[in-house]
Amino acid sequence: MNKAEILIIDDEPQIRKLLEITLESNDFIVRLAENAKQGIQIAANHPPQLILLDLGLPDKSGHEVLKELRLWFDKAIIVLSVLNHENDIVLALDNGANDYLTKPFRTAELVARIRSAIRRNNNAIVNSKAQCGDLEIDFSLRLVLRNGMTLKLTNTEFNLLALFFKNEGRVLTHQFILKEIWGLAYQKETQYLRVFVGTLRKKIEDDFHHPKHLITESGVGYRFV
Amino acid sequence: MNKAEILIIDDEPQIRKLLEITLESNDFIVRLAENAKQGIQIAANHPPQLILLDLGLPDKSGHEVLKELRLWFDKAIIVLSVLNHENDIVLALDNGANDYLTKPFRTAELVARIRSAIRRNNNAIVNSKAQCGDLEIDFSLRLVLRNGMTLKLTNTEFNLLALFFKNEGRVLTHQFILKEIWGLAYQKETQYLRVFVGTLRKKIEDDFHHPKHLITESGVGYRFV
DNA sequence: TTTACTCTTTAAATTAAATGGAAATTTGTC
DNA sequence: GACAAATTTCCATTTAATTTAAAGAGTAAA
Repeated sequence: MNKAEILIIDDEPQIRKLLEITLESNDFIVRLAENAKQGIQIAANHPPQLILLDLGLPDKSGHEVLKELRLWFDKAIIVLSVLNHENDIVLALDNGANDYLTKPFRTAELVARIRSAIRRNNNAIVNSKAQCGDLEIDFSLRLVLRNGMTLKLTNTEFNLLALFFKNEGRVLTHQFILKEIWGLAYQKETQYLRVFVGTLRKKIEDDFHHPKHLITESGVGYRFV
Repeated sequence: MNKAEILIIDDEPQIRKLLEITLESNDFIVRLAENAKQGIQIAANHPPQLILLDLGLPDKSGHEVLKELRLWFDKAIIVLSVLNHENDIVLALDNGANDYLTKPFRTAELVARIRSAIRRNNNAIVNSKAQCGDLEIDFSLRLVLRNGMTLKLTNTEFNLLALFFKNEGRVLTHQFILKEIWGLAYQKETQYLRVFVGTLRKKIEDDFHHPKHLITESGVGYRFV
């Protein structure tokens, strides 16, 4: 099982430190941002599995940040706040927050809520396998088999193939794939995608000039079948 | 939008009444159970969109009920409890609860959390399909079948056919179609449309000299039937 | 019925865009 | 520094969109 990445957006150094230590000791990889701008930037460049968002940021209202993130970020967002006003809670939840915790929070509860949110996001995928013709994938072991033989895939190649497996039969647009794998900031870099589709085909196709799995949908994107 | 159904499992009559009134006034359909046995039975017979589960039930521990439900029930479950012990919260969340609220709770917050949980559950990919004679279209897979066989359509061809499907039986003017597919600036380029209607007919009609699906409405536009 | 006219269909040629493949360069890690 | 991976550049090829041209079908007036 590879570790889930969590982005913490909070301006208080002590809280950041506390969260960092707590989460790392619970087997998460942590990224830190101390204001809205930095947070959004990191989220866009390295999409995490979950975002912990403080409502009281120095440069922008947390509610604004939440709305902005929700335009494209579809993984879990948990809001942390000293504000215990019902209005704030309702607003945050209606703006797409998965959960809302008031500070001070109990760390074990926070970790449980994080685990719960991440589990739900990866629902049906974690610990499960999928098959498609001569290809078999094990998401949790990060393993791909072809005719029973293990394939050696790089990190990005695996992420890309996993995304295709999760969306078997569906046409995925270039933009969508780039957003999911590389982050929002990379939506224009279609060439990255072409290169990786190329290397993937060499590994998973019988005849990579005439792919059976990774089909090009010219002008739109790719389809995995 | 049809109303979501919520099952309340709680042994206190006052709480049941309060929740019933609150939720019904927020446009939910409410079912009530006063113990574990009844709750599980109702959940099995009329699977609701969401379950509100009290931990302190007379006939069985709420944690047990939660585990039992989670064996097969994959919609949202929100736990309500007077217990504010971290252990209970962590246990419930790890057993698959989507959320945990301690009594007394604030009703607006509860409703917001319910909305949030239901919204997230319904996010599952919607497969919108349509059929018309020997033609079948799957908008989300971006797939067109003719007599069960996949058709190979270019991007513009697919967009055009999708537009016709969405307006089955209606006459679409040249201007309207051009505006939808190519954009406002192309309203005069009737010839583009004629060419693409031509290529589409070759792919979807039995006899493209005598089209059954894509009918010309001379001087006006086309109609899809 | 013929003729002129408009609208439509079809094929083919041209232009434009997307894609794939090779390889060089940069980055990150040990 | 050595290696693997990721990024970037370049160019040939493929595919799709647009444009042009010509033929066909229907309609109304002479």
